[in-house]
Amino acid sequence: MSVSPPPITRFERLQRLAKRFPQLDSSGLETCITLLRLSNDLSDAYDASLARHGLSKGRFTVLVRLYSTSETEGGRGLIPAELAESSCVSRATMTGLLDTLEKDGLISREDHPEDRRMYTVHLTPKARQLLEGMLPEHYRRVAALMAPLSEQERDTLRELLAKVSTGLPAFREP
Amino acid sequence: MSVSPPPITRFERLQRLAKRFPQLDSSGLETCITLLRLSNDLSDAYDASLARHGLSKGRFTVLVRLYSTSETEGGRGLIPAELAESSCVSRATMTGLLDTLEKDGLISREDHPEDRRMYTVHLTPKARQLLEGMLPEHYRRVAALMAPLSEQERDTLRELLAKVSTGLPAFREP
DNA sequence: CCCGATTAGTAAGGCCCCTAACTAGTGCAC
DNA sequence: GTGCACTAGTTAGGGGCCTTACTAATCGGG
Repeated sequence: MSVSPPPITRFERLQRLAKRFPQLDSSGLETCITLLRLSNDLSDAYDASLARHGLSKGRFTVLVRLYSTSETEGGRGLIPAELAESSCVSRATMTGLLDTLEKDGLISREDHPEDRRMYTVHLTPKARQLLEGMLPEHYRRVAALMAPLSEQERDTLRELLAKVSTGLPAFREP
Repeated sequence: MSVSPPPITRFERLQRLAKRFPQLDSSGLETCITLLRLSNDLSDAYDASLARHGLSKGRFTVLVRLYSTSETEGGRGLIPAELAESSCVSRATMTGLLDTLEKDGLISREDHPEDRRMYTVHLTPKARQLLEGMLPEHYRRVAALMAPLSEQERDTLRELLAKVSTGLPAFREP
């Protein structure tokens, strides 16, 4: 068995690729990869945390949206299209989310008074209880996640993320 | 039909929720949501871009890893476990990725000379051609995505993302 | 030696979300 | 008023990745 050569890091492989592909912007790619990896890790951690309460990101987002709306606008009830938009999922996906939330007794669908194509979605007391039980812990987790950043750093981070967002259309181009 | 009340923004709902849940750190949550949303958008855009070449993030990551390794370390071939780790997917998922990549003629599996439990994975000429055809455009896209950020801002962004990463263990805690 | 612990890869089944195609209700132009 | 474009929601089917439970090969201590 021969002695192993020194391990080659991801960064070194990237540098060598950059020699072959002049279009490669190494600091940009490095930043992009960092962002995608953290996204993935954070997303997984988020899912795992919600899964303890039988929720997914989509299900949770819907419930919190309904909860915060009912708190601030007196249970006016939302329609699936509004929920889909504010949860960033397709309307078809929202149908599925609402189906399972209803089956689990967390939401109810009620006829829309004015337009028979739609209905309004409402939290059940069971859902309210679930949220009030879990949100304190959830918010504590998020606070712990962000604890390493000062207020100023958070502002900067949001700013920089917003700048990356402005690059998205160019990324998507033809 | 009554006049609609002024629309309530996500930020306002957040503020009111914060009154009810003292654990809620609004700048932290706001930052976290911003991050999760951008993650989602970027991830979708990335997937859409790769899909034009018949690839997913996982498939692409595997191919690029193999490509850059063969460039720098003379086609030594990688084992599935290494690929799973460097692609951040489970070994089971890697089996699936390799199955379809092999079916599409992009990789080959070859017996491992020393350990019959494993095999080594190699790019086919077809895969090499695919990558060399698509990478220039791909790298151009990534460069365009990151163009709005100066070198210094990229450094700062990576730093701040790294800080968020350090908060992940605390997020996951019991 | 050889038998248990470990490690590699795989199979089965599930969840989440997607797109595309469909159904039903609305409302406006004529 | 009727027809047609539009809108809301649903259905069907698919892709990606996961976890859990498995099989096969290797290694190492008695």
